[in-house]
Amino acid sequence: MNESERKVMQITPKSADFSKWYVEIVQKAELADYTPMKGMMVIRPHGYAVWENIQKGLDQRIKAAGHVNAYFPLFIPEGFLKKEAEHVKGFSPEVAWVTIGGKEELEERLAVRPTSEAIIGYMYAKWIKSWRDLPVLINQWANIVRWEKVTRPFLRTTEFLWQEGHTCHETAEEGEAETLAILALYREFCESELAIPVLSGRKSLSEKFAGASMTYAIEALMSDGKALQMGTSHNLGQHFSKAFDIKFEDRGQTLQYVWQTSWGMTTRTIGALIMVHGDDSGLRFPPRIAPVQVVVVPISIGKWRETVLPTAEAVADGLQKAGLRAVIDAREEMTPGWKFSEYEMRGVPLRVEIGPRDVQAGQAVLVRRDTRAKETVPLASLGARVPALLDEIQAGLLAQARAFLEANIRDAADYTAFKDIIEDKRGFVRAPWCGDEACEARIKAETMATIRVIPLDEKEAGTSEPCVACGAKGQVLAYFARAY
RNA sequence: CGGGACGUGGCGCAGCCCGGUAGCGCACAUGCUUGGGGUGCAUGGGGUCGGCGGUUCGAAUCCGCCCGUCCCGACCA
Repeated sequence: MNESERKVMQITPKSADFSKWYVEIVQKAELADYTPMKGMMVIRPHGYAVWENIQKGLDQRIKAAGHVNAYFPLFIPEGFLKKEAEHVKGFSPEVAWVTIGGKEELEERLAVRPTSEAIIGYMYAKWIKSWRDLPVLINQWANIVRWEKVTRPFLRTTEFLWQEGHTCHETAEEGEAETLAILALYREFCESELAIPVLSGRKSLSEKFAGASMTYAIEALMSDGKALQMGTSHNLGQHFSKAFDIKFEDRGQTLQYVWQTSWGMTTRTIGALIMVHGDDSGLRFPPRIAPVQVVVVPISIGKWRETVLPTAEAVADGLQKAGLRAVIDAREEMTPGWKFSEYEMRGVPLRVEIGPRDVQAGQAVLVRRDTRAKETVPLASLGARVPALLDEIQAGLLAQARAFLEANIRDAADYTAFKDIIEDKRGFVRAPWCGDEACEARIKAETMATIRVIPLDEKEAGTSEPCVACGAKGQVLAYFARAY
């Protein structure tokens, strides 16, 4: 029996129907489930455990960069939201409103936060008086509500979870440095923890956050060839400090508006983990964020409870004591084969099989989720081999995703080539752009591709080649793609 | 919000065209059996057929409205 025949079919193959594959994996792996309310999902324990690991990794990095956590209210008075004109215009189509409290109609309706710049800006104005109060480096873990018309589990839901950082600085340069430092932090997090390589850069003005001077983003490529924004970092300039009157007395005793940034990553990254690493057998989680890193499956044959189970339990116990997230599945009622499929669906990176033959020989069989490669290891070596193998899996997933990303970045010399690539191959297209918004809009209308990022490095981004769409003198090389 | 498809035990579906009071597979429960890639057999529980209204002696089936889900587009993390 070869590898492909051995695979148990539980879900629609990726190649047959990617969207169907995605929603089936979400449900079969018990990451999330639908509720009776449109667009609102339950993040089930297995999915939430992934989020907790993402939180842990991000929170640690954000704090190491000098930030502290706080919590601001869920509701924002309408007047606050209206203070920054572009901001309210950008978000008004998707804000949910509270108009009644108990039985009383409210004098001023309250927005359920679509993001917290407004309420935080109001508070910052109270707290900041002097250059000695700066910088303010606050992060918040919160839920957000945006009344979306089209929803998909994790990728776009009415309510989602995220972290949002909100900082204030003395100078424009410090604000820009903070924005870029967070962008780099996000990139490092995605690559080292999620094993997802990303392109980073700035957004075009039409794609920037409502109320920002400049938006930077990291973009990943899903295995169906569509791009997904993994995180954004905004340089807010003085837009909000002017709207909310966040002033400080500078070192020269002059009153100045602070320079602000905001930045966020969301539960959407769980969707990326599914779409970047998943295969036809289910999830493939990178060990660093996998809720369960190792599953020990005793092979139940004959008197296995006496002959096999004690060894299997000792192995699981040893792995746990070594600090690994290891479980044993000693359920009587399931066959080993059933369990193999189950843990593959759930993305467990490494399986340890222990049967009577193994106990006799003092060994165990290790099976990688990413490659399905098997190896036999002496029990005495497990303590060293298992962590090493998890590192290999983590690196292997990243390498595989990076190879896919790089193979799907293509240059387009002219518009015909551009359209062909977007239509037939998808992925990212790197092409010269004149910088004109009308040109960008035309490309979007005709190809459904948008500018995902413009590289930061001037050498990489700068070009004098003609714009791929209009033929005018190009200003930058931009990465285009169809996106989620 | 526009175009399309679909809502029948937990899941996947048949039944609808041609009205007569609901069936199959998986899952679930119990027992035996089996166990190195979703064992096999037996028995059993579970459904106001998405909702509301209409036609009819009688509606899962015909008609109308509403709701939801998925896909393809316009807006977004």
